Amino acid sequence: MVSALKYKYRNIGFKLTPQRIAILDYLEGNTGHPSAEDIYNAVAKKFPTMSLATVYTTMGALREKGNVLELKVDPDKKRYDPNTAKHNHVICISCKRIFDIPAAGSIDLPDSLTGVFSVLESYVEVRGLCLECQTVNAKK
Amino acid sequence: MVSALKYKYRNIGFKLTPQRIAILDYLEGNTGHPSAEDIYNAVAKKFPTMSLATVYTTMGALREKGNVLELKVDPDKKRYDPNTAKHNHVICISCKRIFDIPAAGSIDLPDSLTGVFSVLESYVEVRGLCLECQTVNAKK
DNA sequence: ATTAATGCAAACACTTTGCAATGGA
DNA sequence: TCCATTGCAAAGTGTTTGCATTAAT
Repeated sequence: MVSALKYKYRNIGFKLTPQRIAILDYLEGNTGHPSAEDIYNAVAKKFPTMSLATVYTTMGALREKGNVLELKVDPDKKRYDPNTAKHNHVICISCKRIFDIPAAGSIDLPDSLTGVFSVLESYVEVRGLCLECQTVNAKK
Repeated sequence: MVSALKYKYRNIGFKLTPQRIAILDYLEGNTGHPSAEDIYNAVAKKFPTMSLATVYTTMGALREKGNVLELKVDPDKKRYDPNTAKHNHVICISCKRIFDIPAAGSIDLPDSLTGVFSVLESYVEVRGLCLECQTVNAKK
């Protein structure tokens, strides 16, 4: 991790421990939408004593600071996304991989809600089959 | 429950017990997106011995037959929707209520995925504040 | 020196499962 | 009668919390 980044985190009151730096390094540019366990497995290589609880509390702290997103795309477990820019997801229902897509335009509310419901954010999820899984399924 | 409906369920191999009929009656036209516990609480009034396990297995069976949708809108618990027609959801982040909205039109995929990813379904979720919660917040 | 993070274990919430008893078809 | 459903309790997941120890600032 570059020192400018360290500076930034210390400035927002986020204490940088070696474990946290390892987590942040793992997350940097990671587009795989890892679960807590994914993160744990990756970081535990460097820190055999690392615990899942630390991953959870660290990710919770990062989310509070607005540095990661907690995705609920996967109903079974949380997934984290270091890309906090507005974007949406495409999910392959076969291999479960999640791909990023740019944010969609505005969503039209039905008349009954227009001007009544104040929209803060909208989220689009597309489900289908990725190229690899289409190929595999075709062979069957 | 009307007998035509009973006929339909028996025909698809769904054995109708009194508990199941009570669940189906509770679900009929229900737009509140109830959780398993909501359903349990409602039906337990008639059946004091009713168990949550029965609700879960029944809902699982109904989902398999395509008679309810399992929503993952709420990251903490499953919610069920007897409205299996294509539609989307508006969620109030304050009171957590979920409102139905008609399905949106097609979603544009980025060029990199067009013709590569085969879209099966898309889902839109809008988050914001409902009228009541806007009013309450304004008073504070 | 302060104060917060670590990491273990225990607690938690939601959901699923094993199984004997029950009751639809 | 036959086989699925019930409902209890126990097990299973993923996540959170209490707390003494450790370490960052």
